[in-house]
Amino acid sequence: MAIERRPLRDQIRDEVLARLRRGDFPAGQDVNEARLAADLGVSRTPLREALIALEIEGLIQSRPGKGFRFAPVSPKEYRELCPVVAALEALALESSDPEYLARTAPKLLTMATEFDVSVASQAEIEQRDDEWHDLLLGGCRNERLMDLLTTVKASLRRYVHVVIDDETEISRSAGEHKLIAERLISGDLAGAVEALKANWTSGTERVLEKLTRES
Amino acid sequence: MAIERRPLRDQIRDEVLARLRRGDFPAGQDVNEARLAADLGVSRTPLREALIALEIEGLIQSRPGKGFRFAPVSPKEYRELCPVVAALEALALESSDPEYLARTAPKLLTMATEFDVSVASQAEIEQRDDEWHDLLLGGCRNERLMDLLTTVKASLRRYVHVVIDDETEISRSAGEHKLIAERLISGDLAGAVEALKANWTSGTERVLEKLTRES
DNA sequence: GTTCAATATTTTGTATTCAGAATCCAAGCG
DNA sequence: CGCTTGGATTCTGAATACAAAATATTGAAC
Repeated sequence: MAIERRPLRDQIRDEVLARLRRGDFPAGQDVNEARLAADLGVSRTPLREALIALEIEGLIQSRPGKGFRFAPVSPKEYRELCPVVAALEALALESSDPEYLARTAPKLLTMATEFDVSVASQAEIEQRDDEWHDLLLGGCRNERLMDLLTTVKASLRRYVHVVIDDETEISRSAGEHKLIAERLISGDLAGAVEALKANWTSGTERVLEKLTRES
Repeated sequence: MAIERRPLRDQIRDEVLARLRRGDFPAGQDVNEARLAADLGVSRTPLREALIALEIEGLIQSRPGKGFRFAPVSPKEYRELCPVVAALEALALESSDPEYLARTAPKLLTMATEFDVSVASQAEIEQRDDEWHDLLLGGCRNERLMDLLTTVKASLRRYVHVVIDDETEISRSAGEHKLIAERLISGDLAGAVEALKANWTSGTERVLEKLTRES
């Protein structure tokens, strides 16, 4: 058995990320270090280390003297993040192993089609979409790029609840996924990259509209 | 007088970054927390916080039980970082305020020309190149994107000493800068973006050759 | 002189402590 | 009734303490 030893700060970071994804921490809420540390069963030291890591990744903010808080969401941030993710995913797709893409494209098409018909819970939809993109970019060997993508997408994820449960958005997204897969199957990498960019761009404005309407 | 209060961890981070840029810490070297903390006149706690921030940014690594070390350089990392910076700078340029670009392009051209003729020290060349790119992208209002660029470029900076003091590399770079500026002056944004990407791509392989030859 | 084991020293990872800043609360005053 | 002010309380930011792991050192056996 391979015994793994991970620093507490890393485990705490993962746990906070998981809770964040579950929506346990409302955006903008203050972090009470003592309480959260007690809740996690650790001392404040490794918790603060984890929070600092998350701050660099953009999920948490800190103001001098006032401690940490979960980063508030804003239309501005959403508008900034989308093109970044689009550019990074486009680059990842461009630099993917062609052989991997050829092998994987049919699967991607199948998933996109299934995605279209299945009506699922919010969490499930979110997970499906993530899986699809992960599979799409699984052939990219640029580790730094993939790490960057992971962290930037973590920031974006806080906005997806707005998109989801909108019937038309979902089927639009599924259609775009199909288009990407089809172009990959036909060997049109440049076209697939364009479609992927469009996938990230197309929803942006409509989501932004919703975001501002809600607040 | 506006009194500013910054957490120690931020000040420490800046200081370590500055020393890193000065080449005080050889790549791959272990960090002795106690010694460095004493050297900086702080305790280990905020130093570790700064190191963790730098770890997330990719400049420092940590292995469980063995502490931190300054990230080693590798051809692999360089090959990974270049296209990322290229894509991000391209996006930043694309999404810049057009009016800013029109206003700034002549200055960019002047700087590129001066850059060509002036023979300067390594530090000076490095600074000039940074200033040029900063000015080029000064019209981008996407804060998240610019922050990302700053951190990714910090990782890349550890490789520039390889490029520099090569006469032909410098004049090639200056020529590319001129091309970008000229296209901006003529209003050809798409062309400028292409040239900017090329600027990041063109040197990559030659630098990599040097990198591997050196080691 | 090498190799190995036993022990001493250093260093890390985490917990605890502490000073000072921020927040809260209630009494006093307009 | 609202506004201010003084003090109690909570919380953050940083220093210190401590246990366990890693590393260095010694010394004995071959």
